[in-house]
Amino acid sequence: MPELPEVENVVRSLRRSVLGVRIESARSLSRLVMKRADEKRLAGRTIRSIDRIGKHILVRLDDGVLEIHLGMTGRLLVDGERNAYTRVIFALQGRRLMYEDIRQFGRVRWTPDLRERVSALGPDAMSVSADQFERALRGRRGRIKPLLLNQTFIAGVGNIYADEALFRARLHPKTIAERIRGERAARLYRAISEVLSLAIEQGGSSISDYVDADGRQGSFQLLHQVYGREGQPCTGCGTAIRRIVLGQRSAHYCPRCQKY
DNA sequence: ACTAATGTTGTAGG
DNA sequence: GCCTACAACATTAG
Repeated sequence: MPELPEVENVVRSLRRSVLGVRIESARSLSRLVMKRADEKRLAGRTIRSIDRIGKHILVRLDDGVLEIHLGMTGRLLVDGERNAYTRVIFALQGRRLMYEDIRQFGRVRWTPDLRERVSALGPDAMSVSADQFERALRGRRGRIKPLLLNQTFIAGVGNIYADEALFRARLHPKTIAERIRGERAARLYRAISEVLSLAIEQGGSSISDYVDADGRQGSFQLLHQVYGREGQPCTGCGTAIRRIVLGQRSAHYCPRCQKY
């Protein structure tokens, strides 16, 4: 569920209610999701700020950082109810924060600082400059779609927004990355920025699991032009949207508007 | 029974 | 180093 726009909405909704609040205790119900040893590191810490890099949520504490990645089905819920999928429970002053995750691909951990895996990420997709983006495409001989999913290339774009951005830029997902230069690169850059901004404004895409920390769904799924629309008419030309597999992920595109 | 799902990582081979 | 394919992680839904 969680790509950059969804994670951004979780961060914004979290900020409204837990900034400056102390974590009285943290309890892991799944050692897959959070090591039991981190319970002790988190207890008694105060939440100083909440940020996002790519799809990672960074909760800065008075000692260290609480890093959360939602994986495929992770949710952070302020005052949520405990259920079969609750994996971590944070007792806060006067409220609680629940991390739930059906598939348990998400991770919750304490780190002493922001290095580690966050430093291995490429520039955040909402902060990268047009120049930086164009330069990053140079020398990349692979196809653009899998490259957009590579978090060391740019951080935050996932399967939905990669497909939606390529449609807006009128680029076929198999286009060789280094051949995207000049006007086409500028178009792709703008398409990524615009689709992410719009999706953030719409509260993200709620397809099966996603809700923000207040339990609210997004509405950007109603504006998807290709993702999940195989066989349905292209909003631009009416041609049936096609779905292919690229880099072991599905890719949706309009065969008429996005020429190879 | 089989397949696909908003993600990431490790391994192997070219 | 870059690129691709495949498997794995765990669970649900169609």
